[in-house]
Amino acid sequence: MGLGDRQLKILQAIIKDFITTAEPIGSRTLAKKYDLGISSATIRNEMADLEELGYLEQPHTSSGRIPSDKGYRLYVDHLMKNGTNPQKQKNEIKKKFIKSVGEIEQIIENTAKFISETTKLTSIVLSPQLKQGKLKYVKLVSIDSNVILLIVVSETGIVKNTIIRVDEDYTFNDLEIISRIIDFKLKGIRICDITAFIIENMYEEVIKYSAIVKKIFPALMNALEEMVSIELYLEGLTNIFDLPEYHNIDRARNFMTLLDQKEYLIDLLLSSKEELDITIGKENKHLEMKNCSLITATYQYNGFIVGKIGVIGPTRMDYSYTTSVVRSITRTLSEILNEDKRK
Amino acid sequence: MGLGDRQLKILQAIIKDFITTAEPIGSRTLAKKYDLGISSATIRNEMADLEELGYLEQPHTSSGRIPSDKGYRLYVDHLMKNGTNPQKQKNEIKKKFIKSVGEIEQIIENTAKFISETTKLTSIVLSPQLKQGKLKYVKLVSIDSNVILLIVVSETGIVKNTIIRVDEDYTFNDLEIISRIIDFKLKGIRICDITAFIIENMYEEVIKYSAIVKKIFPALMNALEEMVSIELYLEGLTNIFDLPEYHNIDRARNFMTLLDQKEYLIDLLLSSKEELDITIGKENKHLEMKNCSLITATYQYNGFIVGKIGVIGPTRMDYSYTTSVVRSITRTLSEILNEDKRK
DNA sequence: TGTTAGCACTCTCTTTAGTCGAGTGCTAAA
DNA sequence: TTTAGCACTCGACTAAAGAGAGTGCTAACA
Repeated sequence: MGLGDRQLKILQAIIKDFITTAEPIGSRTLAKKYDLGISSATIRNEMADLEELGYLEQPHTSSGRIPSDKGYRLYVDHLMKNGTNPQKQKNEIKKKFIKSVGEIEQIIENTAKFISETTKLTSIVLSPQLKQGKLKYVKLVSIDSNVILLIVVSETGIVKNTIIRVDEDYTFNDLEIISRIIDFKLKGIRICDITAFIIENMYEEVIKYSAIVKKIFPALMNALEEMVSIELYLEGLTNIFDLPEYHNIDRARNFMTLLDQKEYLIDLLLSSKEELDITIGKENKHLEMKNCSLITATYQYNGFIVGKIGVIGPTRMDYSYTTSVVRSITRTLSEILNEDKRK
Repeated sequence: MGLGDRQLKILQAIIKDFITTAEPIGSRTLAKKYDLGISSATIRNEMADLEELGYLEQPHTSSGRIPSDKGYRLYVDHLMKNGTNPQKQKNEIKKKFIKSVGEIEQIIENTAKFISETTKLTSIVLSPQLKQGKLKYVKLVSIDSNVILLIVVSETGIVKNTIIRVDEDYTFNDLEIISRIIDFKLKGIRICDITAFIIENMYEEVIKYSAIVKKIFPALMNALEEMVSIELYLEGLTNIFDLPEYHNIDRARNFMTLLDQKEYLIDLLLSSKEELDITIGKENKHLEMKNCSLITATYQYNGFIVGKIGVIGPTRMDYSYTTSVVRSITRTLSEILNEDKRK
């Protein structure tokens, strides 16, 4: 490497300028705008060097320079000062959350909204992955003679219930016994470890009480499956219209169409295991993401790693500010979720 | 009125053409394309008359004509043949639905997806309004010494539950008694009729058993409130990018921003009580909707009127096809929801 | 009298050419 | 090593010209 001090300063100035203007910048304007103490000609020479080294790009001969992905990478890894995130904002974040009483879903949705509002970008939040969580409680409740309610509760406090309609006769006592057996057998097992095998095993044991288990077991499987399924909250999609890079219809369309694919987004967020990860432009695998950057972070729920937060924006995004927001939000979110637990 | 037969034919041809091409059409092309048996000059004269009567518009002198809102209205009310909706499609619809086992939310979401896919427009589906529904069942279940689960079930089979964390001591017996009293008092009452008054009344009666009711009652209120809240499913937003009228960024942005406002959409759909309602262009109250048309329909759940379906597209949409799709979907949806009940 | 052919005219859209301006690379002087 | 100067480049903008689709009006025709 060995970029000179002056080159770094120039690179930084270019990035800073491009982040706000989205326009290529030339040596003369750079010299005028930023007090670098050197003439435009010198800057010109340095710029040529920086381009040769791959930190800058030139959209066409005789236009200004813009930062390359490599340039952003250098900036993010070494040049960027960690954005100051005043206490003020943190309090505001909390307040915002506190509004949503109880429900985790609400908290997560609000988190996504808050991120997209403060960063003016598109945010994605993945609900906690409960695969690792243990089952806490299973219960069957008779609603009336042909409706049974199945309740499944995870250790982390997620509740799933299913209405089961049955034609078969059953007694309250049968139901209670079945309920207890299932609860006893599954309690404390990690949800991802509850295989069809375990359930089938139980089936044998329980079928003698009543034929309704034929309806109950599929419902149970279903409830467990839903329990570990990941919910995705996407907010601030329309924010991209404010960015000059999306004034082109096709770009906007591609972006939106891409973000419409839930599975893709889940995959995208889960592929990084880091606590905070920045993927810049072409570092992204997917073609449509080549001119986007993605910041992902991991939040904790109940001690073990679980949820994901992501922000998608143009490579030209304000990395310093955005990462500081993301970092602060994950911290606050983890705090709130664990507080909630302790209560 | 008194539009001649020939004028109606011309109007119909223009509308038909404009629906597919989105381009103003002139007398010559109209004469060539559609075998009307009259010359372009005659068409020209008739077009001038139709314009004077307000059924056509001319974007600029010396361009072709396009239908006006009034023209569409005439078309929708009198000219449009009810689109044939082959049995084939109906079966396909059903199949699509049947995939989603059980959960009403799933069925509704799939409905929205299906509509937007078949019409290539943006669809909105409102979940059933449960205000009119009666409460069927309330139960408190002890999960562990400081966690209680509150379950509320409506007659229509919607379940809401809330985890309540308590520090106060309580016995299983207390909990059971409280649970029974609440259930007894509220069972059979329409959810919208359960006022704070009723609940407070009950509070007095129940507080003697344990202090935990202080936590239970707010949770109950909350659960009831959530129960009657309307969910909204929006699908096919990105479809508008395929429409030439939204190749203009600002239009696309306005459209998306408008549809981002849940409250507005709910209001929009609920403001029509008809079984099937078509609102064309300027008939819409909201400025941003002046160049859109909206088709809304009502579906039934459990006998009484409850849910809403909507399709939003440009005034140039294929009314015949779209209404037939919407009509058929509402019918199928009502059927499925009631079948589900009977099971 | 309604219908049609013909024609001059209108207006948008596209293409072409010309100009402007921001920027570059290179050379030579400080 | 830095800087001033200069010729050159290339996209963006503007103006003019031409094409194409359409109109309204007039006059002829069945």
